[in-house]
Amino acid sequence: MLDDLDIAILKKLQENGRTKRSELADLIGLSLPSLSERLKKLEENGIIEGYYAKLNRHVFGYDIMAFIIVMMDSSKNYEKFAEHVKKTPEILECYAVLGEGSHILKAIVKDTKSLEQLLNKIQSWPGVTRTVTNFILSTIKETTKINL
Amino acid sequence: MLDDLDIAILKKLQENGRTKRSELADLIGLSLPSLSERLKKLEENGIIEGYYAKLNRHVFGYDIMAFIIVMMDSSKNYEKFAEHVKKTPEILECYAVLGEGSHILKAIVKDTKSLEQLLNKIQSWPGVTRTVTNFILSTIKETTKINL
DNA sequence: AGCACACTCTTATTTATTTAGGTTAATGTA
DNA sequence: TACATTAACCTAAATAAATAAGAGTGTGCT
Repeated sequence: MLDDLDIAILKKLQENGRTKRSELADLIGLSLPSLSERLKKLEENGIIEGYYAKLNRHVFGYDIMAFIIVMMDSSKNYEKFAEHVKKTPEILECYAVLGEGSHILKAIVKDTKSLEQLLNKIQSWPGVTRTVTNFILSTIKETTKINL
Repeated sequence: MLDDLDIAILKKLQENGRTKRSELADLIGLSLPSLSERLKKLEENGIIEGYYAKLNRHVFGYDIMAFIIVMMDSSKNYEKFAEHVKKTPEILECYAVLGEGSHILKAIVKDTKSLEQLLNKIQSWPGVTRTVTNFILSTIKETTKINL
């Protein structure tokens, strides 16, 4: 379904999501209309889920990042939990993980006080019995790039 | 340094990184050249770190995502470890975390065999004493959007 | 063979972006 | 106060990019 040209398009867009169609067309050696048609299909078929600007969180004061491991007492509260998570902007990611029936959250906050407030808030959500926080000291690698 | 118009630009680009300049100009009520000038500065000052297409990993067979917690025996090997991490495409993220002198990795692989191979590889890196893997069952939230 | 489909192309048109040059308002300084 | 400087912004013209329209080519199927 995806040929080498599609892969080349995707590789480029993983590196620069604002690459111009004219440049992509040059890159893969097709005319602009043909490239445009392919790109449209990649978008429509959900192969490309979206395009996002990545901002420097530190500029906005979000200097603290942490992984928060959440233990829940039962799966009955999962839906409410998910709603709470989605409404909380400090939580960037949330995954249900295997083992201990728990979840892992990635969150960013501006200061330790906000972190404390966030932890207290999570603790108050139905079914949450315990949280363990892993404070991030430094980032060695941070990408969303899939190996194509 | 950043006014309301800049924030509006950034909000929009966090949602759609390919938003046209003409649309951004309309949105904030400035002329196209003025918008362009602002955008250029946001990029040059590193406030916008880049633009990325987000791909659907499942299309490419990367159905498994896991957090791998790595224990290291000393900080002497951190640099070599970081190099290994950067060279390994399955590892999307790697953070040094507080407590236990360890690291947290986020990785995607195509199947359990690849996961096993990846874990064996990480175990072989200098200084690594132990790993604990958290297998992700489902994704509740996954964004990079900063609350502006 | 004859048809349908998928993919590509060129050309014309429309839309988007950049460049050039000028206006205004705020700030600092002789 | 008067004058330069700077940082915004604007309009209009020129350039570049994207889309639309129409046609050609090759493959597989009946």
